[in-house]
This record gives sequence, structure tokens and C-alpha cells, in this order.
Amino acid sequence: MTTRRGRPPQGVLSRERILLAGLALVDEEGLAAVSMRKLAARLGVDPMSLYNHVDGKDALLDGIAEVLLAAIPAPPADADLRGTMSALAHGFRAAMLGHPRAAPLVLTRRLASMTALAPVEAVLAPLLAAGYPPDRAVHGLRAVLAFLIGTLMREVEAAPTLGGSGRRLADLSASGLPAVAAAAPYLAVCDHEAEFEFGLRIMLDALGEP
Amino acid sequence: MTTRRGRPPQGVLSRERILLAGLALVDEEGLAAVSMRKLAARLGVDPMSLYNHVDGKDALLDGIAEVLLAAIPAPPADADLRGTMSALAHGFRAAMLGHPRAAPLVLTRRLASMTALAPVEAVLAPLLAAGYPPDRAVHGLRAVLAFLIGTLMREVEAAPTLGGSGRRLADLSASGLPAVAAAAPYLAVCDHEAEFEFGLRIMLDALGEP
DNA sequence: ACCTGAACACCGTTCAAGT
DNA sequence: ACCTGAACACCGTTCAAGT
Repeated sequence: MTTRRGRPPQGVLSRERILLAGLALVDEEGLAAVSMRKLAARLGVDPMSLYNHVDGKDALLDGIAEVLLAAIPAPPADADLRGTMSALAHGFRAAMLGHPRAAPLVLTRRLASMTALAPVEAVLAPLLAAGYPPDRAVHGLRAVLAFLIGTLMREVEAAPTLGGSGRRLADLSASGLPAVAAAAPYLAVCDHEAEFEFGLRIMLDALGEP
Repeated sequence: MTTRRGRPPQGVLSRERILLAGLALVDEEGLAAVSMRKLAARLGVDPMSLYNHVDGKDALLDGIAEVLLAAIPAPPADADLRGTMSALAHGFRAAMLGHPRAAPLVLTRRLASMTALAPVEAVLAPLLAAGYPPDRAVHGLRAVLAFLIGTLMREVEAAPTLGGSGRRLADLSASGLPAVAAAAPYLAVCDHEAEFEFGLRIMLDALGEP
């Protein structure tokens, strides 16, 4: 996020400028609309110029995902274990909801870079400090992360809400499926905030004691 | 999965044949390699012929997702609530792992069709029968589903495993991140089966009593 | 009703050329 | 070192034509 030290940005282009413009493009037009050519046009540059700073479209998307990941704030230093875990989960959520159309890049891609390990360190460090053996720490982290990814995919409209897409209450009641019809009023709406807190509490409770 | 009754398949093509060929194409070459033209070639047909049976590429992918969803078996009729929920979760997992490269179609798309509601009915019915009020049934179902989606995305290589992609133990130890290094042996491997059972137990326990 | 093929408006990326 | 633009091998989909 800070400007690169050392070499001044002599050209018009830089990896950072490209990634930020890419994120803006995703925010405005959605993932499906991203193309190297459109991004180049937005930067006033020949499409092939991007390849001097980025390794291709896939690497561009990975880079945008890393920009998003980097926006997760560090948890307050004085928090206890549960407070730390909760702060990180909420920070992750806020980072994704800040760029809902780009969030699937983080949620559905396997990032290979070092910067993707920073959040792992942020979660693992307090668990180990609290006395969790490393195997249990990793185990618990994976369960929490699976829940977070599934929940955020739903919030971000990339996964089923139940009651599929923008299904109407009337459609559900008239579906001919008795249980669906009976629960229709609840299937038709989804309080994301409440679902998130409900599930997060379950997962953090399940971590138990070291 | 059964052959369409009523009108015989007079042409070479039918929606069903197209969807099955599409699924086979995804299985063999992956989602990114799917194109209307390649699928048509595989069926020995002009690309535009597909449009007589399928509404475009997006509808094709939705259709393939529905084929996958339809493969979830009904739970045994004599099981208790927990057994029913567990059977459905395992059936869902098996259906996804049977076609890992196609699974993201189910896990990351919002299906609008009626057939996507069948699994919802299958889960909701036993919960309501067991006496759960509909709001709590939907609530619990959503939490379980978020966990399932997140876990399966990881199993299917579409979401972070932690220790990013095919990260080597040595890389993790040398990452310079102390907690990551300490937990490296556990980050480097992932027993999907165990993670799934661990998380599923947590979620089913959290459902509590009606 | 279904199938065809030409055509349009796009893609990502390679390569040779410029500065 | 960085930027350019022509070219290649693809896309999804519209449309007019065939049967």
C-alpha cells in the first residue's frame, strides 16, 4: 500500500499501479469483465505493456487477491486469545465485504506467495502462545477457516444462500416441497451479520482449551 | 439421470446428452478448458447446435452443477436425525469428490432451478419432523452448509489449504514467520477425511436439541 | 423443430521491433 | 528496461439460411 522505496516509478506503469487499477476494475465491472486489454485501456497503455510487470492474467488475479489479503488489520496487542481470533475473523470479513466482487479471488484461489502466509502467522502465533500444541492449532484453524470461507462466499453472492439466488417467498411456498414451503419465510431472507456471529461463536467455542 | 420419458430423442442431441458430455469434459480437462466449441466438437456437432438445447454457456454450467447435485443419495429412511444429517453431508461430499474439477460449479454458483431445492428439502424435512422451529432449522442448516462448502472447496483444491498451494515443508520452516515455522510439519499435510469429520461433528453438536 | 456456417466483437499471449 | 503493435489461435453468440 505504501509507495515502493528505492527505485522511483520512472515509467507510467508499476506492479502496484496495475494491481490497484485491476481491483478498481473488478469492483466496478465484476470479475467476469476483467481482461488484460480492458485493464490496459484503463491505464492508457498497450495491453502488452502489462506483461512487463505482471506474469499474465492469472498472476494479475493472484496479485489482486494479495492486495485484498493485505488489508486485514493486525489484532489489538492487548486482546486475549478469543479476542484476537475474533478480531482476525472480523477483519477478514470486513476486508472481503469491502470488495465483494473481488473477494472470490481470495476465497477460491490457492495463493502461492509469501504474503499469503502473513494471516496464517497472525492466527497461529496467539494459538501457540496460549499453549495449543501445533497440531491442534492447525486443526482448529482449518475448521474456522472453512466456516469463514463458506460464509463469506455466501455473503458475497458467490455461494448458495439457500432458497437459491433471488428466490421469492411465493416461489418457495409454491415449490411443492413441504419442508421448504413451511420454512419459506426464513429461507427467503438471510441476516448475514447474525449468521456470521452465530457460526463464529460455534467455531471458537469448539477450539476449547489448550 | 434416467432417460427422458415421452418424446423420444429424435436428434443426435438432447439437453441430457449435452450436460453429460459437458461433465465429462470438465472431468478430463478442467473448468477453464470448457468451451462451447470444444463441447460441440466432442459431440460431433456444430457449436451453434448446442443453443437449441441449452441457453448459453452459463446455463450449460448451471446444468452440469444440477447433474452433480442430483447424485446425492437420499438418506436411509430409518435413520435418526443425526444419522440423517450425517448421511446427507457425507452424500454431498461424495458427490463433489466424485467430480472434483466440476465441484466448484455447485460450490460457487447460485442455482436458480427447482432441482437445486431438492437437497434443501432433504435436510429441512427431518429437522422440522424432529420438532425444530423453522427459523432454527434454517439457521442451523446455513451454518452447516457454510462449513461444508468451505471444507469441500479446500478438498477440491479450489480454496486455501493453509500453507498455500503445494507448499513444501522446507519453505514453511524457512518462511521467517515463527509460528508458521513451528507448525510447519502440520501445515504441510492435510488429512481431509479427518478435518471433515472433526468439523462436521462440531456443527452437528451445535444444532443442539429441538 | 432442429441443425448449420459465416460473421462479429471480443479474448490471452508470442514475437519482432522500437526507445 | 520498458513499451509498442501486428499477428495467432482462440472465445461466445447473432443472424440468415437451410432441412
